[in-house]
Amino acid sequence: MTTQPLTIHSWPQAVLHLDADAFFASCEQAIHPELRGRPVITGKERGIVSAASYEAKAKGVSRGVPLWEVKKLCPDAVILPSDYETYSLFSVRMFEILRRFSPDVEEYSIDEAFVDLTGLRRSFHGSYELIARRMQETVERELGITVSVGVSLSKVLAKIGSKHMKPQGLTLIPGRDIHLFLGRLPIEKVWGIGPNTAAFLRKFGIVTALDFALKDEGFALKHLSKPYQEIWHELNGRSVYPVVKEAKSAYQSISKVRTFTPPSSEEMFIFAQLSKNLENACIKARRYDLAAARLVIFLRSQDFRSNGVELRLDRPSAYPAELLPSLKEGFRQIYRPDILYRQTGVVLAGLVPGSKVRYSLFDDMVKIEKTAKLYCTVDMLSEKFGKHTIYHGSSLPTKSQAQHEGDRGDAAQRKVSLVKGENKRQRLGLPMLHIKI
DNA sequence: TCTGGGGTCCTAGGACCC
DNA sequence: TCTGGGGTCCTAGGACCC
Repeated sequence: MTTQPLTIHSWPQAVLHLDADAFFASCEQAIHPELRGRPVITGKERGIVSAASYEAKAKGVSRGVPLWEVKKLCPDAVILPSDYETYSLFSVRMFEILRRFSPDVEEYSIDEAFVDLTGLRRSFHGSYELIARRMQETVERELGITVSVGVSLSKVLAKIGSKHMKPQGLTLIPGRDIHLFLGRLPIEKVWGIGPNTAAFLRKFGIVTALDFALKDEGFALKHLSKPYQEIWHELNGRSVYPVVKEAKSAYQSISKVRTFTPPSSEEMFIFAQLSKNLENACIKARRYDLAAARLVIFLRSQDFRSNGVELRLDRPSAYPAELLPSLKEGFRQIYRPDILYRQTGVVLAGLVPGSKVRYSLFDDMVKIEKTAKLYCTVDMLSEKFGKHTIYHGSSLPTKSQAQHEGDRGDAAQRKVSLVKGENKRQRLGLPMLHIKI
């Protein structure tokens, strides 16, 4: 395999990775002191564990475990819905604290950051360890959550450091000690190495991260593609991933998927799921003022084989009314009545700023403006009354025939109201609406 | 064990052009 | 029409991450 030569940056020489401990659960415990010391779990809205506090982890609860199993493992667990708004506020404040120490902070995810510490020892009159410890303590003191930190020569090594001891760990991996950490680390635990690559590397006798790091460059060039060559350099303490402090720019794509049980092959039901996916994706696109030039549709069958199509749109759009014909066309191409499906998905790709959409002479501007106004109203109503207040008629049959059995009479509206997010409206006694376009 | 949703980047191969 | 070389762009699919 041949690829272009890699650019080796001479720095950062000291990069820190910070990872909040059980972030969502910790935020809940920070806000609700009565939950401290108790097993706390978030993810109620999804039916699986999003985050588990260390008290819950001690009982064997981990990410992704279904909630019914949690009740068995840990009957006294406090199970909460995830409150992303609140966690985002904690996140913002955490990054703000880190930036007091260095301007070079990369917001890697809601609960992780990389910080370039190179050259800071002088201004802090101390070692990198001291700087890291002060960061850690400041976050804990001001936010009431604990974090684990790793410091080393590259991002990949810093990540290994922060994972080494959790919670509240602080691990330095200086160049002379790299082999000590890598020798005990299975190759698949390295950031960027998944099960597939691990299996491939094992064929060459590579079992630990150290086995991999010790391979010569010829091996890396001959057998590996760019991402894995980069990891190989990083493991050897040669930094190739810069700390990127710029805030992440706009989305490249927006996707919505939905998994359902039992699997179904009902045409109406499947299409309604897709229609709902499309509406949800469009809502998000409009919120960021983005329009899609390409639409990807896929259906996943029981054996998790998925087949999909990508359609190029005449003009970028984030309005379901304009995209629905394409959705139908794509659906027709991939739907097979003899297959049981368990998941539908829609991806809006080729995103461009909504303000930059060009219209051609042949576009019906009156209609376009009407559509824009309509969705403006839809978005306003959603803002006011909650998501899914208004939706397309095509999204209506989001319940399978099997589930319909036993229902009767005027149940159509109520059935739809059971779809996630709408039961709240029902409890509050708000009317259910839908519009057909 | 395959839990559920939302992302990114890379590569190979085909289409098309000179 | 074939021969041959070379470049770019696009797309499908793979792999991985949180």
